[in-house]
Amino acid sequence: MNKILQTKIEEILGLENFNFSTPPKPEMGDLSLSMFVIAKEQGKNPVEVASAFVENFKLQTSQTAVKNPNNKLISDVKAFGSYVNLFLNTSEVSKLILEDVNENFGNNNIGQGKKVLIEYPSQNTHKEFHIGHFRNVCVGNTIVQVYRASGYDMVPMNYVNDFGRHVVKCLWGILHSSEFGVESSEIENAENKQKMLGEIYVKASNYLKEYDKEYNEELDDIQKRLEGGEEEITKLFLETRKWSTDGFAELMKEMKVEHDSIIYESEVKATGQKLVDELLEKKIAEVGEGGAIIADLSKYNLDIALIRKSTGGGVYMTSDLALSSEKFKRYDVEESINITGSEQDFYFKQLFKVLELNGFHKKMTHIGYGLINTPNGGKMSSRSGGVILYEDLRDQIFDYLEKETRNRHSDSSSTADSAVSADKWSEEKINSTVQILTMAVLKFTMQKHEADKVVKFDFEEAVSFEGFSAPYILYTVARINSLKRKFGKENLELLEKDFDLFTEDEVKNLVLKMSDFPEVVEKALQNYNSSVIAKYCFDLAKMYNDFYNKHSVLKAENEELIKSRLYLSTKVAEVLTKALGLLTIDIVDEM
RNA sequence: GCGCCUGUAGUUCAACGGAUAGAACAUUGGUCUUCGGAACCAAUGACGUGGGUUCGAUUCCUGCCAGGCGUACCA
Repeated sequence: MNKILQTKIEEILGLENFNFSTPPKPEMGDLSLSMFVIAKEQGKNPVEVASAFVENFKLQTSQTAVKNPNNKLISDVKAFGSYVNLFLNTSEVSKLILEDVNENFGNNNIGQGKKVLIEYPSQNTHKEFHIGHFRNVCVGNTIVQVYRASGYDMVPMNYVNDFGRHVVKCLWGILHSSEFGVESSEIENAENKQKMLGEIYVKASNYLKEYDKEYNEELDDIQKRLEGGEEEITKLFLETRKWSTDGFAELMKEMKVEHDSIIYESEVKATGQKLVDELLEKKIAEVGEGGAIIADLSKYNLDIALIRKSTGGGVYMTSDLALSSEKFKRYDVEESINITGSEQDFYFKQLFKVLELNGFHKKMTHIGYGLINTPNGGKMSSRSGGVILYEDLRDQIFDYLEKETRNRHSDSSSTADSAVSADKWSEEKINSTVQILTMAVLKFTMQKHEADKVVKFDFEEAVSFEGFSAPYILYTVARINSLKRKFGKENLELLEKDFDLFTEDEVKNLVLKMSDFPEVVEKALQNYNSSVIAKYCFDLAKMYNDFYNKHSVLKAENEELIKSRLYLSTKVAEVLTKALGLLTIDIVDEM
């Protein structure tokens, strides 16, 4: 709930830090106070406490009504069982909330003066970018925005893994591509080389799985030559790595990820190896089965962590050990947040434990988001294929939206009865609008569920735009913009409003919903959960549509009412725009 | 086997230990001489299972059943 509203009500009721909630049905009131805690403290029956509360309030207000003009805000107080429900005056509550809606609405200063690094999506080169990675980006993007809205200084960073068996397999795949049906000319001429690499990786992995042992030596050989810096293979590595990183850079821009920096695994690998030696000396690590270096964490119930291969090669933890301290050294932050799939939860517990044993006590947070399961099979794995590529999904949604948009904004006579289709759009306008809509659909789809939940991905549902979806919300904003255009832009700044004209329940619902926004932001912040914002946008849009459907804005009875309703509408659009912005979703003026 | 997570409507998801368990999709039936129908309204329909803690449990603890992920040389 909005702090201004809460303060005001507490002032009237003579309460402090009370927890307000919303009654289950509108006819039961606008806000409710539960009496369970008070009743327990006083050792009384909560139902009796509630009715006593109401009686006492009514007695007081009748005596002080003249002196206390604030009482206009609360029009009635009723007891419902163990609850005391407040009925608010629509005009008063509208004035209170709407005048508080500005560009800073919803912001807080929880993170004032704090600098936090956030690492995401940390994808691998030489692999494809699938919708799991995209979910990672969505989670990260929103955390950055929500943290910034809360006053934090954020440093988004990307850690790109350009080293390891996946690279070796991919390079092997390029050298042997004809064996599994990819001609080298196809690779050279590929329009999207980053995507092509991903395809080769998947095909090579599958092929290698069948002939596992046959090629193991060859893979080891490639790895050795690569680590030894042999010219030919290094050239291939550098060239293909650039394909990946160039492609990723474009994707990041499109998804609105703005990394302050990128650290490559190859940069921190050597330092990581030194740290392993240090851990050995300190007896935190030891030589395990087959000569690998391990840390025995079984007394912390964390099993055994592998920190270096028996071949002397590094594993993920080898480099992560170095990366962890590197983050704090380079950016002078007080916390580091890392976003990965939740299948790595256990690994990060191990990593943090090893760091702690080594005397590293910086605050590190790992956020695991749930896997995306495809409807026909289980986990998506980049190695086994069966993944939904981000680019494929994006292109399909784009095509669908483009068709839809052309349909609405062509000059064809078949749609001439629609008021909007008379307006023929340029190719450029169609393209830019569809571009924004596509990203909106993608990002909203990824964020309508809680981040840590495993989600079943349904392609049909992702491409359907009814109900709980981005187009529904963007459409609401577009309609409000349309009202503004029709009214005439020059008048908008000086919009007069008369809060006394706000009497309808639909207005009150809207305004009270708007007042929830700051709380929603805080909730998203606390739980790293963007779905509460997505849901909030939908609820607010739905309430506006309800209002819009019942009460005409531009055809209202008189000029004052038109202006007041238009003012209300613009405020709704402002809050929606701001909330969508936290999800890094842009709005469109028309669609 | 052990660790972590998850079982809510036909489906996909919600619900600080509190009121009549909410949405969306699907299905069925309505609204409209449309301030943009990518809209609005309504009906149908659910807490995996057995205990326990509590004034009160979908929520906390626990047994069982079912699923997912992880469990030293993949990341």
